[in-house]
Amino acid sequence: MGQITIEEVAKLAGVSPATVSRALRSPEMVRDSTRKRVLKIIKEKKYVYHALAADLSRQRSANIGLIIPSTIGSIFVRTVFAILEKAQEHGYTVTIGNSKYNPEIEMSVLRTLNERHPAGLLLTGYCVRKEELLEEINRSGIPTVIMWEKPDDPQLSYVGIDNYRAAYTMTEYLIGLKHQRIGLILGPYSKVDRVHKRFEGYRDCLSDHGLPWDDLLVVEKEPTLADGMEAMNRLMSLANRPTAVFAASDVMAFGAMAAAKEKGLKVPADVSIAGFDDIDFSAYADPPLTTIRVNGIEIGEMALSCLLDMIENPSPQPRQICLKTDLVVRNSCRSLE
Amino acid sequence: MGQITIEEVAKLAGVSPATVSRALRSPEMVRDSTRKRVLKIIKEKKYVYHALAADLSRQRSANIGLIIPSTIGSIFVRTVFAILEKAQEHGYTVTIGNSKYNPEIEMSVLRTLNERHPAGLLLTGYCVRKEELLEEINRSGIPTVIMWEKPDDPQLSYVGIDNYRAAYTMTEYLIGLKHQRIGLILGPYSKVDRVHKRFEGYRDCLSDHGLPWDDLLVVEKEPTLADGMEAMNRLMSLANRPTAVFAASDVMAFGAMAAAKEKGLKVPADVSIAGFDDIDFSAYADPPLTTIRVNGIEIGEMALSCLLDMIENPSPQPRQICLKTDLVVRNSCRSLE
DNA sequence: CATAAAAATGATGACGCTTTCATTTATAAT
DNA sequence: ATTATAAATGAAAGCGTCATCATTTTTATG
Repeated sequence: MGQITIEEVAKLAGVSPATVSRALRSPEMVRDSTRKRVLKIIKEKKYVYHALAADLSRQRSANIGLIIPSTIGSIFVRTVFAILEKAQEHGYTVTIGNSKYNPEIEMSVLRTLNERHPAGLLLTGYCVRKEELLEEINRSGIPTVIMWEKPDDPQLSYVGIDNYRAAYTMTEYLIGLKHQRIGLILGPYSKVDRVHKRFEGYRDCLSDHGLPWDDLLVVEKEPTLADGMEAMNRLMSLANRPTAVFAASDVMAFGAMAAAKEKGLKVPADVSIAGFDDIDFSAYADPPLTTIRVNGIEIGEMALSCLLDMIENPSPQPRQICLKTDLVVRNSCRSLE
Repeated sequence: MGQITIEEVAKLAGVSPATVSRALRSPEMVRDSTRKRVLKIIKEKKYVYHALAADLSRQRSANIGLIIPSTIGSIFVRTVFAILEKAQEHGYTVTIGNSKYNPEIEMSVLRTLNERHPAGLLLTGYCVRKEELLEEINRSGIPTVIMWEKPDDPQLSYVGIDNYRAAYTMTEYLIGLKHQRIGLILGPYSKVDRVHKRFEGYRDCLSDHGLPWDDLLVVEKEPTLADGMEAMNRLMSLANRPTAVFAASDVMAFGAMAAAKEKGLKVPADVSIAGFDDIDFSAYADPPLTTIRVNGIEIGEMALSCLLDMIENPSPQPRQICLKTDLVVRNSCRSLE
């Protein structure tokens, strides 16, 4: 309860507040003897530094704001935790907001974070009302990095993956296995750019290989296990059911697997299933899931160091990093030959 | 970049800074016409409120600090996200620190969070150097709630589960299925109270039922899938191998399952496996996992509302809530009869 | 030992907002 | 119209720290 301030410490140590501040922030500016005296008082009186006041005074902040679009599916967990870890190492604190894939909320969360004047901002993808969001970002002048996505705007810094290419690759792999009817299960792609790119990759790949388009093969659901099951059920009850299903997230793929099993279908004997993300369980699933590996940890780490760099070395030109994704072939897809 | 302050807004609106502040924080105190005028300027000039300055001035904060012990295993994800969500609803912002199960780090993270003078503190369990930690907490006078654990100290507020009882229940269930040799796989129980309680529940239950003690049946590893596999391999290569294995976290249980399968053992025909947590995948695993259901979301939500209550209605007596856990019987354990 | 230069410390005014208290303006009552 | 009362606004002093500039003390140099 005893909220001692720097001033009282100064009084007790027989120095000025300025000296106490220096003893704390730039020890080399203060004589050893006095510094020791000050630190002793600080310890004795259990003085607690007031970082907020300091931030206000020196017009900077040791906090960075992070916005994630969702807490379900939790694909971003690894990224979030990687950021947390690295930020902590660098003496930064992280404040998290959840936009729930909702433009309104996204704006309001961004607002709230901005009001705390963070040193930098990390956004996971970005949403439909791009212009507005970007204006807010630009106006604030706060260094910002977009993650998990390669935004169209060339002015933005980002650390992302090529969702389009990855989805294209997976689709092409399935086609290579001679599948002709390939189902697609995805999250809210009409709202989320990142997912929409995956959709486009799938669509273009089919068309490039001369396969016919069928709306019924694409099912949009929430990115949860349960919804993955539902989506799969829908696909499997089609008159002309697909021989392979590409789920644009591993979690949904597991749902699809569960649904298939429930229907008595063997994977991959009766139907092939592919995922996207390569979460921990994928390698241990039954059967092990063929998927696209996305290194969420790396995204987080890169994004953070990128951001720190921008904070410390301001420069107008954006940092842009596109991480590679890998097709990980396991045993959930079989060749039709 | 244009960091307009309240003062400039005031000038432009032809009022005093105080009025601008009121127009923002207590609109009812200001005439409609002037409020509109002020808000118009604010919008025009893209003024951004400076929450830090406000917090400093009014000696409070709309930020709460959250410490989690680990990012691996990610059992706490649901709790963290639940907190995030609810906090956001109530206009609070959340800053997260990771103690990595390390007392030194825990102290330093707590320090850092404290220096930002949060409105309240949420700790996930608490660590070995309890006294020191508690002293820091008490001294700061910041409302604090411990989560996931029922601390020994009766002065502490907490929202937890009875880890001891839950583990006891599961062990008893296995014994009820006539298992005599029951392996135990757990995380770092020597370091983490929460896990240690589970260990004690297991141990006491065995002893209460007159079963002999065997050190070799207890394997301590990191709470990861890979380590779960390793632990299982160790148990399965025992001369006198257990007929059932209780993994004190679902993630490790999945590792155990994977290891069993790799060895050609069928679950539960050849060996029974039980988990703890009931994470999303557990119900969909093959076979569906028998486990202890812990409602991580509820823990988070309760802890937060408990904390908010403490923030708004300070009172010396601690709030203590012990949530119930359920034994969820699925198909990963069989009776030996 | 005197003097110049360097190092350490102090005084003071921000930083952007809130809040109390005083003052002015609007409303109600006579 | 004149008070009395209430509502709206303004002036100014913090909140706890940092940074600039001025001042004092120490060290180095001749």
